[in-house]
This record gives sequence, structure tokens and C-alpha cells, in this order.
Amino acid sequence: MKTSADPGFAFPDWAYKPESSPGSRQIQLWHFILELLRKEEYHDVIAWQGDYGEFVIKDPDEVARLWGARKAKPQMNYDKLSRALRYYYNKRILHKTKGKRFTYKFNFNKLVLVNYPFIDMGSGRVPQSAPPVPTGNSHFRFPPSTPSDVLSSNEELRSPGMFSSVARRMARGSVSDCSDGTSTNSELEEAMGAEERGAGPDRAYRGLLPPRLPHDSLFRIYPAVLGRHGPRVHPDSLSPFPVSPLPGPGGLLGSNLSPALSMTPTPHMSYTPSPSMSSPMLGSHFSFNQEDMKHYLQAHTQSVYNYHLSPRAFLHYPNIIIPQPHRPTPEKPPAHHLHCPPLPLSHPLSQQSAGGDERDQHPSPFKFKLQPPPLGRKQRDSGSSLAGPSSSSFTGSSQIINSSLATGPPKIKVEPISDIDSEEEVQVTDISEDDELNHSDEEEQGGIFTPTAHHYHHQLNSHLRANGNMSSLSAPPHSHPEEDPDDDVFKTPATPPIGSSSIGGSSGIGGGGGSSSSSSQAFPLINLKSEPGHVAPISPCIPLKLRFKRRWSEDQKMEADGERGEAEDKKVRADREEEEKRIGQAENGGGRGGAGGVILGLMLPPPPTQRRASSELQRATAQLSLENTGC
DNA sequence: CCCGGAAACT
DNA sequence: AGTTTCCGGG
Repeated sequence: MKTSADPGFAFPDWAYKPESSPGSRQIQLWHFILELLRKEEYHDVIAWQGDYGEFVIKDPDEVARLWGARKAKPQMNYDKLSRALRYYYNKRILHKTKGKRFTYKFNFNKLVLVNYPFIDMGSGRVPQSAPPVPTGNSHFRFPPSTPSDVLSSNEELRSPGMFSSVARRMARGSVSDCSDGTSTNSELEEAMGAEERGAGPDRAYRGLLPPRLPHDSLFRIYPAVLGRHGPRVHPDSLSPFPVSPLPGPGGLLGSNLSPALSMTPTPHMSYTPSPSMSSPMLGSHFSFNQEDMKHYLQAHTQSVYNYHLSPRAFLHYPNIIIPQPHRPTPEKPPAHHLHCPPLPLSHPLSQQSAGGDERDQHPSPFKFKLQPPPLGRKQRDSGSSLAGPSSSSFTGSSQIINSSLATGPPKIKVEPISDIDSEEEVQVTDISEDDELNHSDEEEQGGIFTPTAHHYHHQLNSHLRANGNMSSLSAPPHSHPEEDPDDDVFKTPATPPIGSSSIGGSSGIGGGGGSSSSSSQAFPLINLKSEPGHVAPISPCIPLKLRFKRRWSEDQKMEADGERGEAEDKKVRADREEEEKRIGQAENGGGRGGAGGVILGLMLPPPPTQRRASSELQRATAQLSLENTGC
């Protein structure tokens, strides 16, 4: 089933899987918080303050009381409530703003509404410091004043007829690739997603992309999570609010979102609304109509095809060929990225049954082998071996990724995440928990997912070291002041077990199903960012390795700059910390500054992780391929 | 205050 | 799954 026949492409079922959990229809704390936040009446109790998404609980007891009332838990208190809040850390829904009492920050990145594909995430310029949130009004308003009214899963949108299955699929697919799609757990998503599945169309909106992706900008799909629609629960009588915000489809979040949106600083990306929408969008409102939606979807579809938004999807469609961009110059054109993805996707492994031959068809300019990474990891034991090594060699641009994916780290549990901006990262949890992993090089993290990448990285590092060129390695230059790591990564279910399930398994990835088969491996999302002069031009005939290194370094740097997201798992974090210690680095003062360690950059391979790694690899590979060709 | 593990509850 | 409850530790 992965790919059903279809006019266009169909994504495998697993791709459509609702990312979320079935359903907890009960109000969730974060929803509740958002509700309070958007109501002026509660401004004295809780309010947006500070950075995007940052809010302060001015009256903890009161908030707790309200929450307790809502949940019928009279014994609720701030201590308990805060514990619940803490559980969001790992879910990436929230972060603690360190140093500020009672202050937390939403990771809105992930919260973007699915329903509101048109949202302009910032019209490109979202100042990072956007107003904390305009609680009241302000620009941050989400287009439809009541999203719920407009988009939330409702009828209007739902005209099934309008959206072809393809479109729908596309949308979904894109969604999936988005960060969370893969993932899964975002509660956010679940809020809306699950129920809908049946509804179909709604989901389609989730991933919509702007029709035209600016080359420069990278585009991403934002999985949104906000509204909860579907079978909606009735407003609870308990609700403190006269009118229960939640109830409406998507109601709750509506206002809230705005902040969210605004918050999500998506630096690089400028999300361009569909043409028709754009103008309106800019304003705070936009009108939505089916025609627009149709166009939008079409565009989206195209985008998907062309840009291969959904890496995963592509895996299944190895045959898809993307036109090569014509771009002689060294700089990395977005096009490349775009193109790359597909290739990678179509990898043999993934294809497995699908006839790997086809993939080979791609002319791969060069082939090279990486040295096998030093093994010795504990992991190996458990069958992980399977994956292994093979990954070390790759051919052509695409394959790398595939192989890596296919190979997949044995026992690692990966939690993919979203991708939005750099923020997103994948969480990886190494089940085997070997510390060793990490320590050997910093990179483990990134590699987890794609061993290849890691290896690659390793090599590079080694190489660099040899050359005495460490600087370029992965150190992330930037140091955000203290940004919390906003990443948002949502966890994804597990990785493919053994063998198999690699993403593309023709046999059906999901196959089993069970669980989330969404193995989201690392799907490299590709960010099409324009990297204007950043990238140092790479001369064409440099040895591959070097080039790779350079590329890698550069990319890393860039990414680091972009953000260090760090959404790591605690475990990961812990590992890192350990590593850090081992390494003996003196940290900067904070030790862990926030979840996101500043250190990360230096020490670890930016946790950017797989996704990044993958994309990096893809990119690099692709580029190299091209370059090489020249040689 | 804040953090997170553990266990229980729904 | 998402808390709620309890709690030791920083």
C-alpha cells in the first residue's frame, strides 16, 4: 500500500496517519493556558510577556485554581500544574524561560495551524522580537478572525469534491513531512488530526504550502496543530469561560494562534500565501474560498512534486525525476535542494521491493565510499547490525540518504520532528543508550538517524583534525543569548525496527503497523533557504572529501546560526551533558543553559540531527554531484 | 521555584 | 496519553 496507484502520487498510508494520538478530547492544559491567555479577563492572572510565545503566570494559584475547576480537580495547585507543564517540555509544546519566574514559552512553531495554511508566518520578516503577543488584538491576528469559523474542520472546507484525493494526499504528505507529521505525538496535532481522518479534506489543509516557493526561501510545511475539531466536545460546563473557547471548531486557539504565529519566527522563510490569498493575508484577514483553496492545493501539489516537500513521499516515488536546475554557480541554489531530495528518497533500500533498479537510473555523478565508522558501539549487539555498514557507501546524491535511512540505526528510537525552521529537530533517543555513542565524536547525535551522515561527519572531522582545521567543524557559531531551545520537535514513534521498515519499504512501511509505523526516519526536510553569500564557493575540483567537509561545515554553521534547536530528548541531553563533561569543556556558565545547550553546538554535532543531517547530506551530495560532474 | 522520576488515575 | 499526585533533589 504504500503507494497506491494514483494519478499523482499517493503517499503511503502511514503518511496519512494522524499524527496524533487518538484522541484525547479532553481539554489539555496547554489549550487551557492558551485560552486564558487570550482572554483579557485573565490578564492579571496570566499573560503574554516577553518573547514570542512567552507568557507569565502572574497568579499561579489562580491559574491552578482555574485549571482545577476546569478539570474538576479541586486539589490542583501550581505545583501540580507546573508538573504538567513540565511534561510539555519534552513534547516541545512549552519551554521554561529560565530565570524568569512563572514564565514559560510556547513553541509555536509546531503549533501552526494546520488549518490555516495560508497563514503567513511572518511574512518573512517576523522580527524575532515580535510582540509577545498581542494579547488583545493586534497584528497578530490570525486571518480568519475565528479560525474556527473558517477553517476548522468544517463543513465548508470540507467539500470533498473539491479536493482531489491527490490533493488531499499531497497535503497530507506534506504534512507528514513536516515536522511532525512524522512525528506523531504532538498533542497539538492530535488535537486536530485524529478525528478528522475521516473528514479528509481538513487535513489537506494542514500542509498546504504556498503555491510558489520562492527559491530563496525555504519552505516548509507547518503542521499545525491547533484546533481541535472533529467531534467536538461540548463546552464544558466547568469551563471558566462564559463561552467556551474550545468548543468551536478550532475555537480555542484562534486568538492564541496569532501570537503563535507571530512567534514563530521563521527567519528564513517567508511564507507566501497563495497568490490570491496573499493580499488579503497580509492584512489580517483573508477570505477563503474554495476556488482559492483549489488553487492553493494545486499549487501545493505542484510544490510538492517539484520541491518534494515530503521527503517521505518521495521515497516511494523513486521514479520521480526532478528537473535539474540549471545553476552553474557554486552557490547553492535552492533548486538543488529541491532536487536532491527526491533522489535520495529513491533509494534502493527504501525501494526494496520496488525494484531498486530504477533508482540507479539516476545518473550519479560520482560514487565514493566512506570508511566504515568505527563500530564498537554497543548498539550493534542487538540486531542493529543489520543496518549497518552498508550505509557507508553511497552513490550519487540521493542514495546517501537512503542508505542511511535504510540502514537506520539499529536501536535508536528516533523522534522526528518538525521541521520548521531550524527549530525543529528531531529527537533521537538512543535506546541502547550507549554513552559511547556520543562521546566519540560529538556528532553522534546527528547521526543517529543517519548513520551515514554521522559517519560522514566523522570523517570530515577526522579529516579536519588531521588537517588542523578544526575550526570549521561543527562549531556553531552563534550563540543565542539564551534562547530557549525552542525546538519543537515532536516525537515520533519509533524507528523501524529492524530492518525494515525503512521508510520506503515497499512492502508497506507501516506495515505493521502498529504503532506508528511512521518511522520517520530522518526525512530530510529540505530547507530551501537562500543562502546568499554564505556559502563559500566551492571549487569544483576539490577532492570530494574536502568538499564534503567544507560543505558540511558550512552547512553546520549556517544551521547553527539559524538556531540551535535543540530539541533533544532528555536522554539525549543527558548524554550530551555527559559528553560535555567528558570532553571537559568548561561550559559557559550556565551549564545547561536552558534546554538548549549552548554548548551543543560546539560539542555535539548539532543535534540538529538527523533531519538536518540528512538534508545536509542530500544537499551536499547533490551539490557535489553537480560539481563533480564538472570535473 | 524548578526539575523530573514514579506511580496512580482517568 | 495526559495528566495528577507525591516527592527528593538542586
